[in-house]
Amino acid sequence: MLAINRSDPTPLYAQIERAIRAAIAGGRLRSGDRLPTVRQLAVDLRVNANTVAKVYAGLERAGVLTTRRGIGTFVRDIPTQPTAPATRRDRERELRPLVDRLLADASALGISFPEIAAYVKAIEGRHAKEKS
Amino acid sequence: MLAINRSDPTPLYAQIERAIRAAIAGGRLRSGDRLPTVRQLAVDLRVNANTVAKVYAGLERAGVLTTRRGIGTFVRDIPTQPTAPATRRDRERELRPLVDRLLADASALGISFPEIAAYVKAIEGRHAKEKS
Amino acid sequence: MLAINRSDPTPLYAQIERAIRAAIAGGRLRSGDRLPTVRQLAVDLRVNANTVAKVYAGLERAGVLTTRRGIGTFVRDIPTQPTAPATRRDRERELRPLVDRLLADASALGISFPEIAAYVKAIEGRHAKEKS
Amino acid sequence: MLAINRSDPTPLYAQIERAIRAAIAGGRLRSGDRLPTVRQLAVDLRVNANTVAKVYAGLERAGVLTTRRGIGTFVRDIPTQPTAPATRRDRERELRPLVDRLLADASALGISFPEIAAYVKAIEGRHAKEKS
DNA sequence: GTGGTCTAGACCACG
DNA sequence: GTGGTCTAGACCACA
Repeated sequence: MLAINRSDPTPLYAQIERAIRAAIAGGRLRSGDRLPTVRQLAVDLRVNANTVAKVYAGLERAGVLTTRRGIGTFVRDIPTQPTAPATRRDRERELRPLVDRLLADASALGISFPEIAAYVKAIEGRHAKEKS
Repeated sequence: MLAINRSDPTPLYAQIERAIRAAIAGGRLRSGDRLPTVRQLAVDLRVNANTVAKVYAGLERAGVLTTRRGIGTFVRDIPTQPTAPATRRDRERELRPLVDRLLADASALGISFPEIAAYVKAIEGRHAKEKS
Repeated sequence: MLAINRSDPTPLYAQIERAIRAAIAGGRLRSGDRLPTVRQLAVDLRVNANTVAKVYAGLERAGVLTTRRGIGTFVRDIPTQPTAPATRRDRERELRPLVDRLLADASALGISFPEIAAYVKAIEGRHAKEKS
Repeated sequence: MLAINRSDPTPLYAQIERAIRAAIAGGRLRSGDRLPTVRQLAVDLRVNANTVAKVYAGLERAGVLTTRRGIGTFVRDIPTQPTAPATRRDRERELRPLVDRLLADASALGISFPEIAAYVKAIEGRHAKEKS
C-alpha cells in the first residue's frame, strides 16, 4: 500500500512519513484506523525496523498517530489539521517543490507542460461540478 | 529565480536539480539559455558552490545541460525525451499518479486544490508569454 | 590492489574509476563481489574519502556497481554491455585503435612491446585461474 | 591528425602533449619535422591558443621540440630518448594505467578480456616474425 | 560501521 | 572569470 522509491534520494524515513500523511489526507487511512506493526511494515517495505519505528515516533510526537501499548498504533481520533502556512507566500513556498517534482518527473516521461496544464484543468472542471 | 526549501528533507542537490528540470519543463529556461554561474547560483541559494557544481555535473551527464569549459553552462539544444508514450491516452495514464501524488502531498500540507490549479495556471501564463 | 599514479595528469577520480572498470573487465572483480568500503579504499590509495565516494556514485549511475545503503558497494550482477558489435571482425576493428593508443603511449614512455605483452599475459593467467 | 577527446576528463594540454609524444614515438613525426603553428593547431583542435602554446613550451623545456624564432617549431634533431623508468616495478607502475584504459574502454564497447589477450598475442606473433 | 550530503576553502585548466 | 578537482572534516540515514 505504502510505496517507497529506493532510487529517490529523499531519505526513507521522510518518504514513509510523507506516504502516511498523504494516506490520511487522502482518506485511505481514517481516524481510529490501526496501522501495521512496526515490524510488519518494515518487512513489507524491506526496510530496517528502526527506520519505521522512528517514523511512528515522529508522527506520534506530531500528534498524527497515537500508540496504545500492547495494542498497536492508530490514526488519532481527531487528526490535527495540518497547519497550513498562513500567508499565500508561505504556502507557495511549500507548494513549489511539489509542483517542481511533478514537472520534472513528467518531463522525464516525455510529457510536455501544456499537457499537464490541460490535465489539471480537466480535474478542476470535475471539481467545480461536484461542488455545485 | 530557483528556490529551495531547507526544511524539506530532500537533499539540497536533489531540490536544485528538480527545480532546474522543472524550470526547463515549464518554459522558464529554454534551449540554449545560459544558467547562472556555479558560484552565482551558490550565493543566490546560500549553498556551497560544490553543491551547485554537483547538480550541473549530474545534469550534464543526464544530457540536460552542456558546459563549455571556461565559458559557462547552458540548456542543451534538444532536451532529450527518452521514453515518451505514443498516445495521448497512454501519456495521461502515466501522468495521473504523478498528479495524484502532488494532490495528496499538498493536501497533507493543508493546501487546497484550487490553489494548486491557480499556481499551475500562473506558470502556464509565463510559458505562453515567453514562447512569443 | 587498485593503484593510481599521482604524476599522471588524469584526475584521480578518473584513474580510480578506470582501475575499477579494468579490474572487472580483467576478472579481478566479479559479479557480486564487494568492493572495499569508501573509507578503506580512501586510506589505501591515500586519497580523500569524498573522491572515492564520487567514483562509486558515478559507477552506480553507470550501472556498473550497486550500493546497498548501510551495507556496502557491490559489483553489479550483469555488467551491462551496451553496444557490443556483432561480429568478431567488427569488434577487432573497434579494438585496434585502442591497442594502437596503448602501444603509442607506452612507446612514448619508453616501454617496449614485449613488456606489454608480458603484462597482459600476467593478467590473463589471473583471469583464467579465478574463473575456476 | 592529432585528436583530442573533450569528454575525456584528462586536461586538454595533457592530451595534446601525449598525442605529440605518441606521434613522435610512432614515427608519424620525425626529427626535424615542422609542427603546425600554435595558432593553426589551436584552430584545428578548436582550442584556445594559450593551451597549445603551453604544450609547445612544455615540450621544448623537456627537450622534445625546439623553436626557431620567426620560423616555427620543430621536432628536435636528436629526440631525447624517453627516460624509461629504470626498474621493472616502476615501468609496471607507468604501464598499468595505460592497460587499465584499454581494458576499461574495450569493456565499454562490449569486448571481453580474452579477445583482447588474443589480439595482443596475434600482434606479438607478427612482431616476432618481423624480427626474424 | 556503511554510504550520502554538505561545507569551507585551496588550487588547476581553460578562454 | 568560468567550471573542475581535491581536501579536511562535520553530520545524517540506514542496517
